[in-house]
This record gives sequence, structure tokens and C-alpha cells, in this order.
Amino acid sequence: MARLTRDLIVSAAIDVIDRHGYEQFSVRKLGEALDADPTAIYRHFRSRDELLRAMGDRCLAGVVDDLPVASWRDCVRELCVRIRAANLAQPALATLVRGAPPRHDNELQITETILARLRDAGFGAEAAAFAYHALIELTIGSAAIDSTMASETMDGRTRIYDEWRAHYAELDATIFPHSVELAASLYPGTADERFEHALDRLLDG
Amino acid sequence: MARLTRDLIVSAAIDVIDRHGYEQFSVRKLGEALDADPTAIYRHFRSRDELLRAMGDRCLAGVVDDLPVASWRDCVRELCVRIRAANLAQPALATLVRGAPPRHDNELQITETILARLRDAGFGAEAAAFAYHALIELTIGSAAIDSTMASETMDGRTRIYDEWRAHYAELDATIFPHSVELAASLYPGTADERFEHALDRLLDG
DNA sequence: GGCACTTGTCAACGCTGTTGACATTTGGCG
DNA sequence: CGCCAAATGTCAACAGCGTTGACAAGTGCC
Repeated sequence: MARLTRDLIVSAAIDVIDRHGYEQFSVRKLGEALDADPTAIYRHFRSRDELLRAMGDRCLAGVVDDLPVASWRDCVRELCVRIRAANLAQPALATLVRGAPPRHDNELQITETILARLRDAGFGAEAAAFAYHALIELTIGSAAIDSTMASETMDGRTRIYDEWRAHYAELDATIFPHSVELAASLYPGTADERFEHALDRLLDG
Repeated sequence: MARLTRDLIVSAAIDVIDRHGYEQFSVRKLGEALDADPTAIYRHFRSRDELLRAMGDRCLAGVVDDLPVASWRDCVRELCVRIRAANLAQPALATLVRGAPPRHDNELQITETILARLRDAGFGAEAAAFAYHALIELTIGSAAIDSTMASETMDGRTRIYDEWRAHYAELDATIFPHSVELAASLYPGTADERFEHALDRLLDG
């Protein structure tokens, strides 16, 4: 028999999420996508949670490959952008991986790469450690905030952003004068651009 | 009638989470805690999601009170520190709040306050919007990362950090040279200090 | 062939969020 | 007061969920 394997299931599961969104994901839908009985999945994963963790691991693969050999700043910047992208690809799964006790290989490689570039750039031990934590926190934070929008299409995002700006613009100007005034300026550009802007300011500091 | 109000429901719901954990929370359990029919909640909240968001906003109550009237930088800094502390106090609910843009009372006041201080400091419309997003992303990100540790005691945290440092120190030095070298420097000080350091560097930028 | 083992299938359990119909209480108004 | 409308509470029910246990079908090995 052996039609199903862990890798096959993980691929199909990520495919389901990509197509129908994370909230729509369920073991039953996954079974349908695999054209197999939903409970067959439990022959390969102890629980839905274990499957989700495996999906999270899959998403982190390849983040440190082929980084530009340019300046330390460009390299670290690119790495942070990729980490955020990987987190955004599967937001709920990324949080699961982050909380897991055993630190995974990909995570270790990311840490090593960032530290190496910072040290090469002349950062001292303390300074490199602080900079590393600051970069990771901003990166993960940006991903966490933007994760809700990640499942939307491009048109859907701009539409939602427009709704938010409209909502801000319609607030009581006597209570929220600055929010009303700056409503049109909020959520400027894409979320990616906002993150990279923040990242640049942090790298400035 | 009117036994139930939004505030009453939110309080009871947070109480349920505090006592039994976030995963155990359900509309039916909440109804039981309120000694009322679970579906009565739907007379006050359109959906479970709306209730959860209201619970998240409740946790942010009072963060803008009595802010120092010092420089814009100190004021914004203090506000970010408080937001992070509020998020860490209820790690489960923090996940819900960070997903959506601020549309609730407390969230709106936070946004307004930050924008006001930035504008007073001479930031242009675009610059203020970008700075606002950068600050929030770092703050929420730090809270997201540290939330797993928030439930630990002070001793427990230092012990876990020590374990992590030991784990890094025992890595293969040929593969992770910088991680091994900087193992003792990682996770410097408390999580609060790390966040405030990052915040200062971002404010520098 | 026969046996052990893995894997797929099916029905079922208890749980979930949510809805619509119905009953009850409340508040305003003559 | 009585009356009506709105708001709120109650109940049964729906569709869906993750998961389990019993059973069937296929696979590899002696």
C-alpha cells in the first residue's frame, strides 16, 4: 500500500492552506485533497498538531541558501527579509516552531549566519548579541502583525487597507485629531516596504 | 433582564482563560462560567472572534494613562514598554490583538498618542506613519518572542537562558563557530533590557 | 501458503461555533 | 395602569471538527 508518506501529506497540507487559507484547513479537507480517508493521516502523524509542526519545519528550509556575498548589511537585511517571508508563508505554523523546545537546524544556521556577518563587520561580542536580538524581534514582530493579511490576494489587501484608512478618517476629529489627519498616510506602501523601512532604520541605529 | 453586558462577558471570559488556559476556552464554557445559556453571548457579540478581540483590547486598558510629559522620545519609549508589558501579561490574547489593525478604543488611543508625539516632534506625515509602524512592529515582535517565557518565574527564565547558552556552546564549532564563541553573550540581561536596547537603536534611526 | 505488520476505511464519540424559532423581560408611551 | 416594540435569554438543532477503535486490505518475509 503505502500511498501516503509524511512528505506527501505535508506537501498536500501546505497546498490546501495556500489555496483555501489557514482557517479552512482541516484533517477532513486534507483527506479530500489527498483523495484518501481523512483518518489515514493518523497513520503518519500522531495528531494534527504534529502535522502542523512538520509543516512549519518545511517552511523554514532553504532560508540561508545563496545569500548575497555583498556587504554585511545587505546580507543581514536579505536574511531578515527571507525569515519574515518564511514566517508569513505559514504564520500559525511559524509560531509553533518558535515555541518548540528543541532548536531546529535551520534556526541554528540563521543565528550563526547573522552573528558571523555582524562579527565580520567589527561588532563586539555584546554588541553583536544585542543587534542579533533586535533584528530578530523586529523581523518576527513584523511577520506576526502582517500574518493576518498574508492569506489575502493583492487586491484584497489594498481593499482592506483602504477600508482601514477610511475608518480612521471617519473617527471623531476632536478625540483623534492626528489619526484623522494622518489617515491617508497610514499603512504606506506594501507591508514588505514598511518592514524594510523599519529594518533600515534599525540598521542605522 | 439585561443580566449580561459586554464588560461582564469580557471579564468572565478573561477569568476563564486565566484559570483554565486559552485552549480550554469555548463559548459553552463561558456560558457555564456566567451561569447563562452560551448562546446568550451572541446577543452582545457578533461572533467568538469579536469577543476575543474585545478581550484583547481590555488587556490594553490604561496603557496611555499618566504618560510622562517629558520629551517625545521618552514618552513614546515608555508607551512602547507598556504595550509590551500588557501583551506579556496575557500572552494568549496578545496573539489575537496583533493580528488586526487597531480599531478598538484602547488601540485607537495608543495610535493617536504615538502619532501626536511624533508630529509634535516635527515628523512629517509620511515619516510619522512609517515610524509608527516600525515602533509597533518591534514592540509587538518582542512581545511575541518573549511571550513563551512570560509564564516562567524569574529563576526559571535565567535557568532556561543558561540552558540555551550551554546548548549553543556545545554546538559543533566547525559548523557554528560564531554561535559557540558568542554563546555566553547571547540573551544578554533581561528580555526587558534587550527590548529597550533595540527600541533605543530604532529611535536612533 | 501463511503469518506479522503496516496502512487504508468506516462508523462513531464528544466537542465546537453558530443559527433560527420561541419565550421572557424591559422600557417607553398613551 | 395597559400595550406594544425592542432587547435579551432559552432551547433545539445543524454542520463541522479532531480523534479513536474495530475491521479490512494490502505488503513483505519465512
